[in-house]
Amino acid sequence: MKKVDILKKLRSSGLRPTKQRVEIAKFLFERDKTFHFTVESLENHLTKKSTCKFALATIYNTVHAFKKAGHLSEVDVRGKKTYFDTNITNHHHFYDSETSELIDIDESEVVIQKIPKAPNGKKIKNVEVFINLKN
Amino acid sequence: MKKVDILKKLRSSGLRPTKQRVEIAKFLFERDKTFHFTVESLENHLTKKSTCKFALATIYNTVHAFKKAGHLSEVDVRGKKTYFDTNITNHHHFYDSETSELIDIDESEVVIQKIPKAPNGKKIKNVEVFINLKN
DNA sequence: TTCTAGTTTATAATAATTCTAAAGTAAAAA
DNA sequence: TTTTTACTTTAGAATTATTATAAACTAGAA
Repeated sequence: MKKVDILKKLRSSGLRPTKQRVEIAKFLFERDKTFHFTVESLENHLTKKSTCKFALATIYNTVHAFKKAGHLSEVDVRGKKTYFDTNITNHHHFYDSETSELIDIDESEVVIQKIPKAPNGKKIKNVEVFINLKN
Repeated sequence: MKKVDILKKLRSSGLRPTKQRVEIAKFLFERDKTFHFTVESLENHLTKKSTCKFALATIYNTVHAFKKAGHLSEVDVRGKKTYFDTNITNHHHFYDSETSELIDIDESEVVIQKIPKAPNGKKIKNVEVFINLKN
């Protein structure tokens, strides 16, 4: 298991280390593979694993603070729920709309040869490639 | 102005040509440039331009029928509202998160040199490139 | 015409998310 | 260590986009 400084993650997100926040941070960041989740799925995992209670609002607040601090990213998927990703490097995604499953694609796996210029007065922030899957 | 067979669009979507549906179809399809919209923005435009009333549910139903029939596409943008696009060809998008504005990119403007294989038992349906903009 | 199946509409229901205000807690100050 | 203060958690209410419902309406077939 990857060793992570949980307190540092919390402090750098402007969060005091409370019981709930430490558990959320451990669950999200003490893992080797990247993790895709919605607030709902995260809540399910937390209530199974943990002894303490989590109000939904607490999970929302904590996840957003992590995102704001750059410890989580949000994935562009259409649909009602918001998807988060513990992989904060530039990368791409497979998306299986039948199972709503997201799979990371490392940046090096995709090479783009040609891309249009940004429109008037704008710059390119980043390029995301979405590969939609079917059976 | 592009000449479009509105009745054909409606019939092929399984919709009878009512007053409301004809107005919606004309507004969406009798134009030269592609149009990006949410149900809310479409409603605003319709109520300004038209004399007759539109219940939100009617707009939702009509837009979804057009989408199902392939006359509209839905754009993958995160956010609460669903974005639709009158451009139904395979294409890509600039997205300006500051203004929530979408701009079409023709498929020929993007060339991808390398792409990973689809995971086990899945096939690639399509590839969408999203170019996020900043100032 | 008359009839029937499909439509519109206002309103209620749902679902994800955000807000609120009271009770609880971490950490600084005394 | 106690007190104090500012931040947190929580349950539940509010909000927002969307979908469902059911009664009144209408296009088009008979």
